Amino acid sequence: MNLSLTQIKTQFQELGIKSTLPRVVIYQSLAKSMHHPSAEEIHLAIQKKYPGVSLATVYKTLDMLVQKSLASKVVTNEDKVRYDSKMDNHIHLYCEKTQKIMDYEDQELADMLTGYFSKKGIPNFKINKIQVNINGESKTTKNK
Amino acid sequence: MNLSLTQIKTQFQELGIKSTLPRVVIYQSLAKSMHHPSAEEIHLAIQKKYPGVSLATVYKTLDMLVQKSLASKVVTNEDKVRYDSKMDNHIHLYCEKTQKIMDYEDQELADMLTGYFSKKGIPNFKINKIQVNINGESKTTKNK
DNA sequence: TTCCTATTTAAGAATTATTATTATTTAAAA
DNA sequence: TTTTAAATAATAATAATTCTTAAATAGGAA
Repeated sequence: MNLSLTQIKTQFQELGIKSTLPRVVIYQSLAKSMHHPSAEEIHLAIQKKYPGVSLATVYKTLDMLVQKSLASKVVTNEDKVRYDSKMDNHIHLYCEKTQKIMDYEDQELADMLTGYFSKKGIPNFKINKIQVNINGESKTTKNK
Repeated sequence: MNLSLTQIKTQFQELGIKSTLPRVVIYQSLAKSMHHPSAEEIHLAIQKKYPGVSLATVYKTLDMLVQKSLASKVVTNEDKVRYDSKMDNHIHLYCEKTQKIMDYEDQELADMLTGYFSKKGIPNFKINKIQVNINGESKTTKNK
């Protein structure tokens, strides 16, 4: 999603987040990215336009965004953490060949799972979030 | 699952895995553990009875077990990888309070998901494994 | 606007998880 | 047993992330 710096500043103010340039730029970069970037990748991406933003700041800002529910961590088999600014419920498809993570919207599945667990529940467990991850292989001939 | 050293040796032989004491002990420890240990935790657990097994060997052995489909990686929000020797299809419950990971068997759900995707599929994607992770809170009064 | 103060940042050191290197040891086949 | 390829211990190296600290800055108060 493409967000303007002004849009982000407003959003931060509403949530009581102090609005600094590094933060705004980091969030903008994450929101624009479609491929669930790591801290390192975001750091690289913003270098061009905003050099001098340190990697440590990227990490701290991403943590802050997760705290404020503006982003979430995406865990993978790799040894680094990736981030997602899409906060609605969606599936992650992990391509075992390219290591790419794709989002997959499926409202029917989401409803099915919610319905299933609201009816049945899990003994002694309060469900907060159901995350479905599918491992497999992307069959697209062209990898955009 | 409690496995004797002899049982494991036999299992290794059937799979063409060279049977060394470090390997057997590491796999035994993983199989016995109910809480999806990290490499570090396994290393610690076997120290008592088998000191001198190096951490690097634990890592290499766990990798090997994953290759041979005797174990799988469990990814979490933490910054380290954890392992699971339970290879049937099951759900992971992540307790946000205790950080514990619990297994949850639900054949009905597994069948439902398999049925759903075999009927509908995902465009341009070959499904290998469906993993459901549920975040929430364990409500057990006593944490065994 | 200007000043104040708590928060944020940059820089780089430190820590932690994991992998690589290499000399030595060992399982198991001959 | 002897042989040999594979596995191990020890430790150095690397990669991701966090910590430390002094300097910079946002946003409220005057």
